[in-house]
Amino acid sequence: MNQKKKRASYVFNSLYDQIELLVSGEFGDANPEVRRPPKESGAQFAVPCFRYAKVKKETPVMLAEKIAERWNSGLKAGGLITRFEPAGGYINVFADQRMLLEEIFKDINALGEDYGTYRQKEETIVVDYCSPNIAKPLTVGHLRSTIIGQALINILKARGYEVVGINFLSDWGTQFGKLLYAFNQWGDENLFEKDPIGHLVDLYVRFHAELDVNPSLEDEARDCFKRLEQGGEEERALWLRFRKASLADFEETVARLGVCFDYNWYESDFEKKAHELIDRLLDEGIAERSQGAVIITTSDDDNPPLVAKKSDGTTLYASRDLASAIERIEKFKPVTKLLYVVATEQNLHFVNLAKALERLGFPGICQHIRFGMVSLPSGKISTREGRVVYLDDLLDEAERRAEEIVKEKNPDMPEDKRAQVARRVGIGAVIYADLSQDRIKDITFDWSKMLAFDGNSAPYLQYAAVRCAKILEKAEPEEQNPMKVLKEEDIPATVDKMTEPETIDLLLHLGRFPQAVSEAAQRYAPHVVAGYLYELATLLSRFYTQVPVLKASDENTRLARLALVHSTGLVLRKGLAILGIRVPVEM
RNA sequence: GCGCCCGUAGCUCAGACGGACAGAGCAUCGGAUUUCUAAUCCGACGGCCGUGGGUUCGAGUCCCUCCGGGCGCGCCA
Repeated sequence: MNQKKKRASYVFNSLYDQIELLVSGEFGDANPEVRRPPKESGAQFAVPCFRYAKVKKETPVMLAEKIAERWNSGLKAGGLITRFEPAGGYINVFADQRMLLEEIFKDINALGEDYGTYRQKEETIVVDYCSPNIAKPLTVGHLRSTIIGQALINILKARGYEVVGINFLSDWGTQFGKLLYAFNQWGDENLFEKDPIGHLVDLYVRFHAELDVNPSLEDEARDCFKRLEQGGEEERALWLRFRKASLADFEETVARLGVCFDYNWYESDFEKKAHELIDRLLDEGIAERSQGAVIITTSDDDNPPLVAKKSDGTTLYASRDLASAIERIEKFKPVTKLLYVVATEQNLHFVNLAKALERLGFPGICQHIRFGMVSLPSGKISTREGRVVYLDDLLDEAERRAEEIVKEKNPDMPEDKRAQVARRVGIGAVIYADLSQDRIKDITFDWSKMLAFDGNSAPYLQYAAVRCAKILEKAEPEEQNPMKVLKEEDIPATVDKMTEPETIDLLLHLGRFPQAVSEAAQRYAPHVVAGYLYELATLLSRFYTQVPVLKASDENTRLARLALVHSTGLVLRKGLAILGIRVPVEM
């Protein structure tokens, strides 16, 4: 039933472990360096000897030669490792290619759709992502948190963690007083009914415009929020309507990205808990009074502390976030990490949050997964100043441009099918444009960059996957799932038929998928998966142009290649799914 | 002023934990289609890795200086 149990470890992982064990045994190095050698070497892994040479007072070249010779003499016949070869201070490790290829095939064959995933760990990671303010639509600014967060969730799940995704909505604070005031002044029920969020944005913009000529509106807004805080029924009813409409709007938009939150949590629900927490921390001496406010010191030097309570006695975002962190730890235990996928501009907040949690007895649990800012060519995004690109508009444009291209490339495709293809290609392009680069980089929003359809882009990967599917579709019915036809004992004969370099390179790369997943999880870096998939698609394209599948010279070769194509399609689809990108049936 | 981040080819980016000649895409130029979808493939062009020092057998990668850009800096979220 659970096929994962059948195999202990992926072949590249066990090869790596074998080498690591050998090196640590030889040099007593607890964390030995095992790396990927240059392609031309033909080796699978390499061990640099330089640092050991220094300790042993030998030249690296001599040491590598000596160790390689010793290791070679200790090799048993029939093992995965066939020889060690000294090369300028490195020891290159060669594996039995046949055996390696067979093992990769066996791994894929045994796990199918689960290939690349790992067994369940007893650890939970909580991921905070998207987390917008209510009463404003999602902009391209929220795009990054949402898709990076979702990709990380998928990656960590694949790596075996229990993962909980939380959308933490900001629905509390003085800004909502502004909105309450504005709605009472200028609100229009009909307009709100028709387009709730659009109307709220208009009111928000109008409030700030009026504020310029009438500064006393600030006080009006504060009063409105005070009444909300004190449980004023009218205010509360209106605020709940804003919130409900906002959530509906958000969920509709993120659904287009294939995102669905495990939980929607509201900041306002932590107002009371924050008060209780602060009282406790005051008792314990972790929090202290300062200039009328309550603070938690988070640094030895003069970095600002975490302000937990204002001098008027009310809580702030920081303390509500802290209370929510405690709640996450208790509700989902055993929690090993709280990840916050939030832009780098909030760095200070998370430094403080992490330090506060450390003082509360949770060192290292809070990790800010920060990413660079998105700005527009005209400057920083600002809803108030109308300098904004809404996420829905971006996705609409993505689909529109994709549809144009489908029409051009594939004019005979019926319209309903074309729309589906355009959706997947357009949205995929947007997601991939972001996830294919390191999160930390700032992005200046650019339509043509976001919506690249060739080169290193989602459509390139999708196209590769579609080609795989199409070949299989044209095969005989009994060949369509070659892995089903293929018994474990047939695998050696199948691998026998894989002789071209394009074929071997492709299969070898398939074997590295589990490592890509693992590295991406360890580094919280979706772009590692993206980079892996791009290379895979490149290898597939090369194979595709060089090696005929359906017209292979003999039946066994044909079946072997079909199995390879099937496996490649599987991994492409799986990897893209991890990034949150779907593959269309045709393109 | 203090703190955090970024700076690699004309443009957009990979090169995590120091290691074998710095790799892609786009753009430009040239080639490939009687063959499973050319949204493809092959080739060419293109780099004092911002600057100057330091550590090291070895630095795009680590430390310091400076330059350029972004962000933040007690009672906003």
